Amino acid sequence: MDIQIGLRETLIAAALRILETESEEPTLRSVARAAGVSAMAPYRHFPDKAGLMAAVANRGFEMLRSVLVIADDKPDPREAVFAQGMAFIDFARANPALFRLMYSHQYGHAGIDAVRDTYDVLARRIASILPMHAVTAATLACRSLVQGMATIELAGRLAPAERDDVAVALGLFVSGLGAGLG
Amino acid sequence: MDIQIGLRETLIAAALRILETESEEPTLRSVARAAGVSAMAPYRHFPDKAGLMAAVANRGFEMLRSVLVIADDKPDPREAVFAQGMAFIDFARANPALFRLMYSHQYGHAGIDAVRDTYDVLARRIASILPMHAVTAATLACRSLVQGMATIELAGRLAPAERDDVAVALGLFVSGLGAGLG
DNA sequence: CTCCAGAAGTATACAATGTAAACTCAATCA
DNA sequence: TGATTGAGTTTACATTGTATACTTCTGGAG
Repeated sequence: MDIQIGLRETLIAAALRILETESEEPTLRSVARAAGVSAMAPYRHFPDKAGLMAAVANRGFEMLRSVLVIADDKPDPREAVFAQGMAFIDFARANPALFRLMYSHQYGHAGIDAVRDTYDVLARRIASILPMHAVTAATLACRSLVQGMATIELAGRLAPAERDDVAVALGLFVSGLGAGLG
Repeated sequence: MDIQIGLRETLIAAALRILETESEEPTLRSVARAAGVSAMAPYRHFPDKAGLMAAVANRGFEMLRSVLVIADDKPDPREAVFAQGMAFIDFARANPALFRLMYSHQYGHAGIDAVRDTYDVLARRIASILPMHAVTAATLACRSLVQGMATIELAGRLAPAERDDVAVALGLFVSGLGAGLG
């Protein structure tokens, strides 16, 4: 008796595997093919293609969160924030297609739970540096900064010279954290 | 004798008009239909759909640049940087579909000229605040910050409470500009 | 055991999309 | 005049997401 995992999980895994190698969003049919089922089989487990993709994106946020948690393991808070930022960008570089899927507006209204968990790791760290009233804004700023650098780089809009500035820019931001309060 | 504008321009204008109303990327056929020509006519002026979309994105960057130039018209440099940042985000909010198109990775390797011009407006301002060696990184950081906030908001990943923090976060960043140097 | 209801998957069909190939037709120029 | 060429059309095709209708298997209720 084999270990049986449902088709639902198989489909998500197949989609993730395709996202690793292809740079475009997979077609529903290609995912079904990779899972060894017919083109209509996924509809037994997801309402439509967007439903499957939202589940995949959710999985992506869980992966991202675990990466951030590991990066966060530093004694110095600013160092931890910096490490989280770099880990975020490295994740985007390593999984460009998945990363784009995660922030595609088409799937924005599903799987919000995983997103919040993901950014809590950062918010908690920033709360240990800044006064309470500045935490949400600073967290948003940090999140946006790395998100923006990742988006710009993945869109091919970064000159080669600027590519090295990513870490510098993040360092600049982290150093400046808390400077503009009063 | 009427003023004759070529089909090329008509197609770009039609695509821009569709992008204003629809939230999805227009189909090539819908653009052709809006321009009153057959589905194959665009191929006389663009190598493929990506070619047309790249031209449209380029137009978007020109529009964005002119918005930034206007916002930049302030005596205080930091105020000007802040205004540019808000203008950037407002542009994304007002033209979500066009904005997404501009940063779609599929068209990343066309129209790089307009992109550079766009960010020169910001780089010049930052050069008036920071020492030379920090300008490129700080410009990248600022650009990324607003890009990230726009992307996150357009992806529907911003809680309503956080939406008001966008301006706060940008202000925080601008105030902190230059704090981490030494 | 029988039977059958529902779950899970398949086969087929269809409309929309990007694009290749072949055609039309007017303007240009030897 | 007559060939050429640029601009557009028509037709055709593979690929996609998905609706509809079919099959097949399984786990109880009688």
